[in-house]
Amino acid sequence: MSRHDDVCAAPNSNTPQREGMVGPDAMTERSGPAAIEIGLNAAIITCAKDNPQILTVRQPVDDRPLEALPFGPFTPIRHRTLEAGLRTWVADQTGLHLGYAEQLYTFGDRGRHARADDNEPHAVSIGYLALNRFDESTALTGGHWQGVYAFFPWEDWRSGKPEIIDDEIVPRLTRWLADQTSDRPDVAGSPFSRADRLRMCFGTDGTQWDEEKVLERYELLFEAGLVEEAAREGRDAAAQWDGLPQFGRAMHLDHRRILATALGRLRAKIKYRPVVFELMDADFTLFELQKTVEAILGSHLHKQNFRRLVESGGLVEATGNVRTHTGGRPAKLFRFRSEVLLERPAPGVRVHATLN
Amino acid sequence: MSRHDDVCAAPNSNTPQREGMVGPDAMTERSGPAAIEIGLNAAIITCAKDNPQILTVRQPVDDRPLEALPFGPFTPIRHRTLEAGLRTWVADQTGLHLGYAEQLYTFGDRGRHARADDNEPHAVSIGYLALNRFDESTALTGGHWQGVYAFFPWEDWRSGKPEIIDDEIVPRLTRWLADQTSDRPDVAGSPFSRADRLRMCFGTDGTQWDEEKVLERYELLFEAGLVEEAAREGRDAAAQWDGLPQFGRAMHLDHRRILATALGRLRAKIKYRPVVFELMDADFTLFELQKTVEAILGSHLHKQNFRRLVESGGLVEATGNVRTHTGGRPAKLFRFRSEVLLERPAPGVRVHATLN
DNA sequence: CGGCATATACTCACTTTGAGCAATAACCTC
DNA sequence: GAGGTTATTGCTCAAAGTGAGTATATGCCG
Repeated sequence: MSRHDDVCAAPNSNTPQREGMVGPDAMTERSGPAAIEIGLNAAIITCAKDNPQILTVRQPVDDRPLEALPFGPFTPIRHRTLEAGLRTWVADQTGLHLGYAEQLYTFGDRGRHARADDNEPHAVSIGYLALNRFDESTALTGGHWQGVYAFFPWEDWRSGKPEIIDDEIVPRLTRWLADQTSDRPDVAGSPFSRADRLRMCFGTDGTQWDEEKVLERYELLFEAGLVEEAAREGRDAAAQWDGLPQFGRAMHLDHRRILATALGRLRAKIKYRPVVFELMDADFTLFELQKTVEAILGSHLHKQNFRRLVESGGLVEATGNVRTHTGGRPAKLFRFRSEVLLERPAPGVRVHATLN
Repeated sequence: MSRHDDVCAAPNSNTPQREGMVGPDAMTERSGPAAIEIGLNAAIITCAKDNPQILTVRQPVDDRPLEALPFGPFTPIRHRTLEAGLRTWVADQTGLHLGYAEQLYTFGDRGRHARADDNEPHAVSIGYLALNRFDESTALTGGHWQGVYAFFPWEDWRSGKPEIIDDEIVPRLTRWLADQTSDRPDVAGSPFSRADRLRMCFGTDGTQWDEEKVLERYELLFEAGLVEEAAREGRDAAAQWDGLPQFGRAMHLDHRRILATALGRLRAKIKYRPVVFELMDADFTLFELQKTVEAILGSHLHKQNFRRLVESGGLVEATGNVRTHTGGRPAKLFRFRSEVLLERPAPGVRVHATLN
């Protein structure tokens, strides 16, 4: 837990409502007619060479298939814990057995803008981030690996700044913020105006790009009606872009938001916890490790410094073997030194992006 | 999420259970006889001079009052969002209007060790961290401010290493880990043995103290049966300490665990996000700011370097006024520069503890 | 007015970063 | 099989950041 944690707060809610019942005794009261259902959602990320991938299942919605994260309801009778329930659903739907998994966030405001159909149970969804090493030999019984950046084309800077940002996103967001009638923030409690958020999210106006703000960027696009999910939920802002293309591939329900949370968290955590190694084989070269980190961060790193950081930080140890056919001089193979976890408080790949 | 975010993962669950129903279609099935209830819990932290405090309500349990966090069930009909529900409950129970609030974690395994009373709804609790400036003029209509370190006496190192660690905690944990029959970790999926966890948590064996591992320490004590809550849940390990005192004041249900999560997250976040200012008045001296940070971190900081960090980091700006009667030379008053949020990706009080 | 206590300014050695240069060693191609 | 390609590996260097100490300023109190 050293630096960065939550890192990914959801937008604040607005004014509290009037509340009839008072005191903790209400805790024992059964919930009303609209029952609560807890959905467990897994953003399972892997990395094949330098392609970060997300495991999706196809979900038919109005006769049109839509990508979804593996998910299912939490059933206390069957699932001993939340995470056990998640693992069960993932195994059933995809045949994959999860390794590392961590809880991300509990989203309760899904359907905030949907029609108030009180017959359906109110859904609260808990998002998880899971990491799996890419293994072509393990056959999936369901689901497909999809490139993460197909859902967030503006997040991959490895071939330079994505053109979509300056060509499409910034112009449309600029138009959107000009439409704002007042200077006040959209969300009560948030100290930021639309203009400030544009600067922070997309690094306009000299502000630098922060690769960890994946969720903030997605939510900004959502509020501006620039992603398909916003139109689906009937956001007003979506109407003005009628006919123009939306940004990135859409997903079922709020799953793309969960994926954004997952990517943001992973990008943050990779710098202070040795989580990359969950994506690597037991033995790897330093270049393979670097390529994986770069794939997650979406930017390039300075090779020699990366090497120094990882080696002097005690994160890896040489196995004694080498890998040939790398295209050049053979590379020493390394393995993760799990002892670092005991030695240092925040052992991660503390890296800073460069622009080459 | 720059550094540290989740920071506070709950222990992994064990083996998944067999699952009858397959596929996301089950999502539409209503949950079974034991309904799910979502509890919203607020760890509201403030800081009075150099005393970090937590707002508690008294909860009668078996004719004995027990400290509890303000809490209540999430009722979708009444509460538009999870956070709105939380704010309503807190206002109703204590009269306090929350400022900053962020979600911490969703705990689903409460009652894992309790008797399997399937008539009660299964409770899932969502913990929140809230920060409020200390204001003696605002009267509470319920609840009391309690010193945070009464619940975690081992976490306050400002007067040196707490004696309870070497005198009580480490000896008993050492005895507990000797009782372990195998070398394997207690929890499947966790790579740490009991001995490793003792080292990591309490800095024995030359490992250094990590002030952010508040939750990990509490959970270790819980598993070893050294906190009252463990005995209450009927943990086996608790039996062996019969008659010996338990560590720290107990709380209702899993509320102390939520408080541990809150303190750990706050300690992490204070270093990379300007959250301290949520605890300060509009104007403050740098020494007051330092005292507050120290109170949260539970350790002392180097005064001159703290000053340099905070000023050169652009976190504050002088108001032009001074505060006299500080006991010495008058101190310049400062205010928070909220513009930093736009300028730098991770503006926090990046501090390192010293030992003076 | 002198001593005290705190605030504030400045110095300095040491470590950590960001970035580049150079040499090495296999493989590939002609 | 010689030379080019590509990636690994070792090294240097300046700039910035960090930990810790010293000196001066300024109000309060007796």
